[in-house]
Amino acid sequence: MSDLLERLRGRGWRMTAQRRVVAEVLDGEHVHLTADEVHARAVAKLPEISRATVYNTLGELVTLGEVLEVSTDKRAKRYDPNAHRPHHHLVCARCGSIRDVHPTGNPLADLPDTERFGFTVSDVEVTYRGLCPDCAGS
Amino acid sequence: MSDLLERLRGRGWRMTAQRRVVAEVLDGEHVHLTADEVHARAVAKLPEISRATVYNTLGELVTLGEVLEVSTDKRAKRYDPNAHRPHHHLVCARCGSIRDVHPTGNPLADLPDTERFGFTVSDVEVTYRGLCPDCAGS
DNA sequence: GAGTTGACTTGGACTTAGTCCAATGTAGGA
DNA sequence: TCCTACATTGGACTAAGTCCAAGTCAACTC
Repeated sequence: MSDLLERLRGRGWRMTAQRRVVAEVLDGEHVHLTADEVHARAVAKLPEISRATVYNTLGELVTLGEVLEVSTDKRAKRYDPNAHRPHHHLVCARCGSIRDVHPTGNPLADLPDTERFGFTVSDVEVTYRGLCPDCAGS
Repeated sequence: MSDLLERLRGRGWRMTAQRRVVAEVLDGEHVHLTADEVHARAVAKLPEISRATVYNTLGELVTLGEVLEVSTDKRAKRYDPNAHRPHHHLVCARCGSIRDVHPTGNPLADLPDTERFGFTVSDVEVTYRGLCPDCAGS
């Protein structure tokens, strides 16, 4: 965690209590939280923190490349603190829970030039969908 | 187009002017419209159609598997009438435009059992991102 | 063709997720 | 310690979508 804070300080971030709290929340258990969940956990540590600040801070972290935005469905965006290891996502279609996964293969190489339509393709995102053990069981 | 209408009638759909218009809009040029764009085009053909009906109808078409929902970003969902040929998407990071693409390879096979965490994986969605020729040029 | 009825449509209120902004506060350099 | 540019606040606002009670009408029956 202090890694993250150090990197941020190094990038000229002014270190406020609010930003520290948001960084701590993300750096805790590695789950994929929505902005509102981040806010809820931040409030537990710093009751007066506002929603706007959480949104601002998350946006900045995304811009800095420290956190990834994941929008696997129409519901709220989720934030993935695991920005430094490339990975993809496995999403439960029922409950929306997310796991990071590391498939073999390179989907970027699987897109022939004829299928690129003049686009400059820079990134690929693979989302596997299915049912998590809990939802499949019930 | 009458294909689509036929299929829907065969499934017990009551055929109303509104549903016909929505089906026609989707079946026209093959682009990926947002619900509001569908509504706008539907209004051009049938001025009194309501937003709620467009949403209802789109939802039903998705449930029936006639249309795919694509949510490539946090913005509005888009609807893809090309539900009968499996394909993936290439999205412009700047303007949000979408192309259907057909990569080689099978990403489902690329997810080893050890990376499935007990999930029943049924589907995979690949989204390529980049800049379209228009946005890259400017 | 008329009657019936349950499925469909309507529009407006509501919700959820997120953005914006003017006023206020404060981290960190001088 | 002071200063100020950067950060935070909260409340209003927006966009996308859902919900619902009341009204309408497609299609079946006769």
